[in-house]
Order: sequence, then C-alpha cells, then structure tokens
Amino acid sequence: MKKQATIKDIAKRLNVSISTVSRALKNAPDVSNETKASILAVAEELHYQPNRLAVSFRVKHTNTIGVIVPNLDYVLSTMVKGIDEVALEAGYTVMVCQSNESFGREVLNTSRMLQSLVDGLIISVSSETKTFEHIKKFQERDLPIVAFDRIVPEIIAPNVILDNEYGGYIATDHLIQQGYKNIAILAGPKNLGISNARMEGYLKALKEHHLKVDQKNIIHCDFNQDYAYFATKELLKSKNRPDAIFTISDRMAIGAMIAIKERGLTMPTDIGLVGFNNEPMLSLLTPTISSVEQPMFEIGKMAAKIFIERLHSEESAITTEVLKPSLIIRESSKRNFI
Amino acid sequence: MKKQATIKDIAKRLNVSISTVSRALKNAPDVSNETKASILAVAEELHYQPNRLAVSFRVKHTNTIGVIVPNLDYVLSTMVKGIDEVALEAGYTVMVCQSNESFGREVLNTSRMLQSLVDGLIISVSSETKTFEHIKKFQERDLPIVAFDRIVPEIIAPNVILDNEYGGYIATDHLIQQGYKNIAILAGPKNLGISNARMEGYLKALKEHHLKVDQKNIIHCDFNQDYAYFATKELLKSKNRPDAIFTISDRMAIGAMIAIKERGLTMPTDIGLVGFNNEPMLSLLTPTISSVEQPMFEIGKMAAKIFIERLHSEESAITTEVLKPSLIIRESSKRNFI
DNA sequence: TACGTAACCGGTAACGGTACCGGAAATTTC
DNA sequence: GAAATTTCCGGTACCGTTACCGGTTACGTA
Repeated sequence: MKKQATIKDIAKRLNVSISTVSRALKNAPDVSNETKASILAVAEELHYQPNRLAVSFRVKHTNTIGVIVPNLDYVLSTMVKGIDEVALEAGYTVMVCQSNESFGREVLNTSRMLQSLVDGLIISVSSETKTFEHIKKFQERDLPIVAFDRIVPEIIAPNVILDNEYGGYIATDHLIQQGYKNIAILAGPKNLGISNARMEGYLKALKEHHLKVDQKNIIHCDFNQDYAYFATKELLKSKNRPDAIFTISDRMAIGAMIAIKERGLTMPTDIGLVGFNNEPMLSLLTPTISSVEQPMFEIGKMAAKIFIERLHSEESAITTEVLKPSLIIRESSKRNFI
Repeated sequence: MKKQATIKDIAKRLNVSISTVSRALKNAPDVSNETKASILAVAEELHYQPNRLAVSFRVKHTNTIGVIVPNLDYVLSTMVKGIDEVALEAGYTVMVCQSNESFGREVLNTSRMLQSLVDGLIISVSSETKTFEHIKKFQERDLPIVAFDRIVPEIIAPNVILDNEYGGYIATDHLIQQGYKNIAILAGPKNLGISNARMEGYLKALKEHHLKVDQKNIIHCDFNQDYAYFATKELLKSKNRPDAIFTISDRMAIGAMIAIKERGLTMPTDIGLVGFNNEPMLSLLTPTISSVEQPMFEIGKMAAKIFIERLHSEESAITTEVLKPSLIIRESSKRNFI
C-alpha cells in the first residue's frame, strides 16, 4: 500500500521494456496502439502516478513557475489569482512565496526556487530590495523572468504594470473638474516607482489646468494608514489648507478620511478625496470614497501569459505592457453642483 | 555561466571522491576537518548550489509541505502566514494552492502535490468537497495530514480549529447582556461545520438566559454579502422583527448593515449587530461593528507546529486543538445605558 | 611483531524516468 | 525478388545525489 507503482512495474507485468512503457505513457508515435492500450490499462490498474521529481530531475525543468510577492493583500492576491488562472490552464504549477517586504526573505525564496529548479520567475519586488544579484542569477541560468506591479529599472525583463501616471492623472483631473483648486497629494516613499509615477500624473494634470504646484501639498509618507492620518491632520491645520486630497492608496485615503472627519469637514463639500486601488470596503464607508481601479486580474493574467511565451520562444525583447486603470467616482469627490 | 556546479566538479577539482564531497557538505563525522574545509572552500568558489531535485529524488522526500486553502481571504491568508512562519523556521518550504472552493481544483492540487512528493498536507477543505479519496491517498502513503479551520469528520487527522461554538456563544451572550431580547442569526449553509458550531453557541446562550428560540430568527444563507442583505431585509419586514442580529461572518454583517440602514433603523439603539472574524474594515464603518476575533496567526502556527511534530515522531494520536476567539465590542452592539 | 581498532575515504549501486541508438520484423517500392 | 523503408520495440547511458559496503592507513596495545 505504501509503495508507488513505477513504469518498471508496468513493464514487468507486460513483459515489455521500460522504454516502451515510457513512450506509451506519453503517447509517442512509435508504439502500436494495442501495446499502448494494454500499458494504459495496467497503469490504471496499478494506480500508476508518474514521479514528477524523477522526470523533472531528468529533463531539468519542472513545469512550475515561481511567484514572489511582497505580501498577499487585496491587490496582489487578486493578481496572483490571475497568474494562477493562466498558468494552470497551460499546465504549469505555480509556487507562491511572500517576501513580507523583506529583502532577506526574498533572497531566501529565490535561492530555494533556484535549487528546486523552477522554470522561471514572476516577481513583484519587495520595497526593501535595493540590490538584484539574487534575481540576476535566474538570468545567468537562462531562466525567464517577468516583473509586474512593482518594477524596478535594474531588472532587465519584460514588465507588466499599471499605467500609474495615468491613474494619478485621471484622479487629479477629476478633482479639478469638480472645481477643487488646491489639491494635495499623499504620495508614498520617495524612491518607490509606482508612487512617483502616480505623482507625475498628478503634476501633469495640475500643469494642464494651469494650476500652480505647491510643494507643501506634496507629502511623502508610508503606505501606512496612521502616517496618512497624521500627515492629513497637519495639512488641514495650515492656513491655506487644501480643498482636495489624492492619496496613492486606499489605506492612506482612510487615514485621511479619519483626519478630515475629526476636523469637522465634510466631503465632498468642504474637501474632496480620491484613493487608489478601489478596495471593496470603499463603497461601505460614509461617505463612499472615489478611487482609481486597476485591472488586477488582467495584470496577473498578462504577466503569466508573457512568461509562458518567453518560455517557449527564444526571443527576448524587453517589452513593457502597460494596462490602464479607470476611475470609480463616489461621494467623496462628486460635487453635483459646480 | 549556464551550467551549475555539482559535487562531481568539486571532487574532480580536489581529487577526492564524490562521496567524500557529499559527506563533507553535510558535515558528516567521518571526514577530516581539513578536507572538509577545502571542500567547503571550493564549493564556495564554484558557487555550488545543491540540486534539491536530485536530493529529493534520492531520499524520497522534499522538505516541502503542501498547503491547500479554499481561498486567500483575510482570515485564511493570515493563517497561511502563520504556517509559513513556523515552516520556514523549521527549514521547510511551503507550497500554497488555492482550491477556489472547487472540488475539482482541490483534487488536482492534491494529485500534483502527491506527484511532487510533498512531505504532507495541511488543508482547509473547500466547501464543495464531499468525498475524501484524494485526501486518503496521503494517508495510504503514510504522509501526515493536519486539517485546520474548515474541518470535516471524514478526514482522520489532527485538527486545529477555532472554538466556534464559544464564538457564537460570546457574541450572543453579549447581545443579551446589552438588553436585546429577540436575536436573529444569519448562519451559513446548513452542512457547514463552522456555521453549525457557531449556531450551537447562539442556541446555548439563548437557552442559558431562558430566551425562547424562534425558528424564524434562524436564517441559513450563503456567506455572500448580497444574500445577507436580502435575508435581513426580509427579517426586518416581519411584524415581530428581531432587535439584534448575529452574523456568522463580517461580509454578512455588512450586508445586514446596509439593509438596516435602508430600513431607517439605527444601531445600536434600534437594533444590535455582531459579526465574525473582525476584519480590519469594521472599525472604519459608521457605526463601527462588533465582531468575534479569531487568533488566525496562532491557528496557522499551531497547525504547522503539529504537522512538523507528526513528521518527526511516529505516534499518530488524533488530537484536536481548539483555540478560543474573543469578542471585540464596538458601537454596533454597545448600548451605554441599560 | 602482530593484531585490533579507529579514522578516513573510495567505489558503486541505486532512485524513476527519458532520450538516443540500433535492430528485427513487416511492409512497401522498383 | 532484392532493396529500401517503415513500424515497433529493447538496451543502455545518464541526470546529481546519497547510502552502503568496503578498503587503507595510522596508531596503540599486547
């Protein structure tokens, strides 16, 4: 009961060679249909299960793709689901690891993946990661990589990302359309790519509408809700306080919302608010909060799709796939008058 | 650059046998310290990385533990994080798969895991799963299993779960303490273990306080928010409408909340509400919603801990570890008077 | 001197498959 | 009817590593 049947067992049973069994099992052309049938029958009978380890060991690839993400929050886990979807479809197993935003964990994960011979890597890098030797190792072994969501210029690989600048642009543009004139932005850490891109969009929208940018309205802080709360509190104290806030994430939007309510201001009349990611809870808050929605599932699917293409073709053009976000307008920013 | 160094390369380089290298690398006692040192040095120099596939193939286990969960929502993903934590600590790699609540996917996942020779399984079964052959296969191969969160009697293995009955009890008891007398429960599907356990707690609390149970106050519906919304809507129409609702999940609590607001009722004055899971958003809603909090992280850690114990010892007592939830009281159920 | 005993190391057979080579029989081709 | 081709199958090497069985050497002891 404990021992698994092998092709050897099948071979012995039918007095054929193991090579014939091997070929029959993978439906090779040079095995007669009768022997194929009998082999299949015996395989069934013995509950034969191929030993993937043996196969992978022999053929030097595993049909599994390594996925590393900084965490499994709403956005990332939906993206992973997208990856999962197309990978499974294509017959690949995915191995998901969280780096927990830790560089050390990321390195550990990559190293283990390399040791287990994953066929490549789909990664969204941790915010802590500043050096990329661990990722280059994949390329040294000719294993394809695709980066998504959080990308960095240091890793030379196909990217699939959100058009973050556009996201920042539509959010800010919308606020301007609604008549807000003194718009602040709660951005993320200064070195984070997605944060800067969203800020670029913010600046672009201001410029387009000939609004001056006020450095006091640009706040860099952590993604953390509490930071956003304190930052907003400060903002609202200033004598020329902003009449709208665009935050780079929904968590930050919530921090801002709390500060706004504490100050006795009401949205959207006194002040407008737009977040980013469109997490489901936003529609449950009072007021409901506007936000920029990304096509998370599609981003994941696209990443996997490109990965699998890379796997099969030998060309290696470095493409960047950019998907457009859309704006979900809710109460926090919608002035019906103007 | 492409080829990985093997112990053979190290052996050749130092004119020792591969077996010596193998032993040195695993710090076996019967290798002199000098040869050990030189082997280690060369290994370093050649950037030697053991081929885990070859090792696993040889020794017939992989040091990876398979984890299957129905999804990666807030609760489950936190539990997985707990599993991850102690598994990594103990030198194991975890392989996480989502069944997406689909029986087929669950079977597929188990089968692939079996083929890749995982050392065992930590599973929270999908709600669709009614037959358990795919899980028994692990036991036939003497691979340890531990079930957590969503367990079923059919799988004979150590369990680690929340004390769901207690959770239902403290929620209901609290509502009674606050003066509510006609308490409804939005339960889950009838056959789901955790739902029934929570309902038992509800019934127990009613009984203890000599409140009669009204069958009309017991609603079975999907975990879905919309179902809860419609169910609550109906409930509130009835002539002897409940003055409090206990929902088996937070999603359902939100559905209920929306229906309550639509009806023009206010919490906690007109009606009380308590959810289950204590998802972070609850404290952001107006009013903030009370909920039963489970020690998710601890449940995950415990599951992994027990799993690893099973792996190393040969005894196989079927234990059930039951962790206690706690009640987080917020505005939706706290009447300051009474 | 002879022998037992550690300490250290090498040779080799596996593990379960796959891929390649080659060969016999059957079938076609001229 | 011989040659050429196809069809089908077996033998074997190999992937990287470990486990097991030995064999050498050096040293102490009688």
